[in-house]
Amino acid sequence: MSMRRTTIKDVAEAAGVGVATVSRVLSGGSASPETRERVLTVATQLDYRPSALGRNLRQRRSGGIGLLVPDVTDSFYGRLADGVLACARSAGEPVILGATGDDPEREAEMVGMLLEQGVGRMIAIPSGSGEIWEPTLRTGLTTVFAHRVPAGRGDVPAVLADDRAGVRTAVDYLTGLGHRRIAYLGGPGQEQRVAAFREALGPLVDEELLVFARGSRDSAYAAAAGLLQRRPDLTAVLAGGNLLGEAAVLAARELDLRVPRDLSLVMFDDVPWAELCAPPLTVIAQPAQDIGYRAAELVLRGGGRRPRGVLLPTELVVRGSCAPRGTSRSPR
Amino acid sequence: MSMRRTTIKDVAEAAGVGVATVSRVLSGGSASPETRERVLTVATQLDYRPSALGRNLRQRRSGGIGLLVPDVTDSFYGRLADGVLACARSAGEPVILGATGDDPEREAEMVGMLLEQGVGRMIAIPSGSGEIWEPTLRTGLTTVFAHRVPAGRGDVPAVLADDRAGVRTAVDYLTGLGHRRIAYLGGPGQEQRVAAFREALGPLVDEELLVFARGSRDSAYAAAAGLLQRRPDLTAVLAGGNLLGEAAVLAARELDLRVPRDLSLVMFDDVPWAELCAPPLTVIAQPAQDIGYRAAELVLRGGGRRPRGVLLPTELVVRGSCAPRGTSRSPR
DNA sequence: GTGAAAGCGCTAACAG
DNA sequence: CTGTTAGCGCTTTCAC
Repeated sequence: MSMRRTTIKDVAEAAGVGVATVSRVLSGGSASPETRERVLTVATQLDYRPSALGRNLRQRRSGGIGLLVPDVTDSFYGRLADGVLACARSAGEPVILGATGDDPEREAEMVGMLLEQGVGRMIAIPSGSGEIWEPTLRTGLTTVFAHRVPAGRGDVPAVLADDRAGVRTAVDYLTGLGHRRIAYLGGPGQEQRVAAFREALGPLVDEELLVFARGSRDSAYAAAAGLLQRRPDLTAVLAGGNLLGEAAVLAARELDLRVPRDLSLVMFDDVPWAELCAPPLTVIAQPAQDIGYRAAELVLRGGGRRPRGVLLPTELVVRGSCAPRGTSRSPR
Repeated sequence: MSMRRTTIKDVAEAAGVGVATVSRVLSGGSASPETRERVLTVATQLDYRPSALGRNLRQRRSGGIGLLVPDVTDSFYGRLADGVLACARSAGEPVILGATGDDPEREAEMVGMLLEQGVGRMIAIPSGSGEIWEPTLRTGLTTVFAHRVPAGRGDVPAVLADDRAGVRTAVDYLTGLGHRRIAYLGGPGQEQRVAAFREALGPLVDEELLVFARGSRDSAYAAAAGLLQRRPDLTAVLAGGNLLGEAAVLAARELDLRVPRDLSLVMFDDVPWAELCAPPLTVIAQPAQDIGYRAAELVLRGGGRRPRGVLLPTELVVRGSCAPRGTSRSPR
């Protein structure tokens, strides 16, 4: 049957050297040019592939990168993951993927799994709050947060989009269009953005117009529909993610609200379908892929100083889902 | 500093038993109720987590599941991956994700990486053809294909959507609407579907109306635009995936073709935005998530017989992107 | 510059 | 039922 895999020992014997030498040569250590040559040749001939299993055990950690995202189904996280994969690939590191569903418990479970696997580095879009992460962060699991940081932990390495600027830009755009009653339709873990929203809107904020969904599509739709029904006086919505935006469009349509005539809509995250939508959606584009790539770079570089992370720019892409506030939406 | 991790030896000593006993207890082997109790208690107290590193090396394989998809950014593969993750999670197995970009070379590279990691099971959406997979399939890497099989290998374990029925249904629908010049806009590795398309269309097939893009959005758009420009006489398009569908909508719009008045469109794969599109897209829904879940089940069950795989149903979801063939589209 | 040897943490014989 | 022991494949002192 399947013949035993070629090990470092086989190579050593075939090359007439000790295993240590083979190891050294293969990991770029010192060796006489002549020996190196011979080892390399033999290794090639034998089609030797060093086993990560042995190395991992010896070094008590598996080189791989853990990646924890709320939902791989969400285009934003898909693109982010793609960025991580791209960087990991160029570093030859495997990526272990886990979906947390934005649930701190599942998140903890996945972290446990990574630890068990001996994974030494992790990129996470955190759902749990700061305290929950406290223990993990001192486990020796080098962590870089992406897209957001655990509530109440501003001092951790992270790669973020400039939400604050993004929100401000969107709000300015909307208020510039004459809107006053602007709602924020948010998802889990968007404290930062809400804060920015409050700040940008100043005295105009209406607490009742700040609504939050959990991670799912259903939840997003429910939140959107509830908001729109409850407050027929609002004229604009800022949706904090593509799922929320989708929900808003659907809910508006269901309630016979015309976008943008009756309701202006700005969505966080630019997705391909934003352009195909009727009307095309005005969005705040985020460099999802870059976020992932940069996070991977950071976590691979390891604890190399740099406690503070990276802030990536967002961009308002104006399409057709916003209009000047009109008198159109009759209060019932 | 960071204290040494708790090992099985620590537990053994603390419980006053041998390491083997601890190992047995933890993996459900035989042990006196009393001993078992004691070991479990101690293990809990010490917060012992068995290291996958040790186990993997010993068993010469890491339990994890490798998952190779063309593009994590594509909603279809995102959902498929989600299914795999769900199943893997319930089995407590880690999933190592790789993006192949539908490139046989990258695919081979990723397989190599998995092998190096000692991964014993893999789920793949293959891009390379049968011969390329030949060596891999006898490496002891238990493989289940998902969504499609390598060209020229019908005898491998796989979980597929019933493309044939899906295509037939769509074609029947379109021909029933009066369409005769129907194009197929395909992606990589869609031999099966094209065959079904030919079969369903019978004498109506026009080889010039079978066009293929590579995996990327750009490529899809180019193919779609090229097709539409080159053959203004076609009245319907079947797009073999959501990227292709998106491209078709965009290209049609660019050429001022109105869907469905000038052009009927059916897209493989139901995505949330299909409903938001103007007009809403008629699609052939595929159970992406299920495909992933079932594939994971299969690969976890291992070589447990069942060389042939699973065929999952598709469903035609009629929305608004198809109309009876009219006289509308003037031949320029 | 190179080899011998000692494990990393775990499981699977093999004895008791 | 349970303890002892021998490695899994690799890296890393430590002598030579």
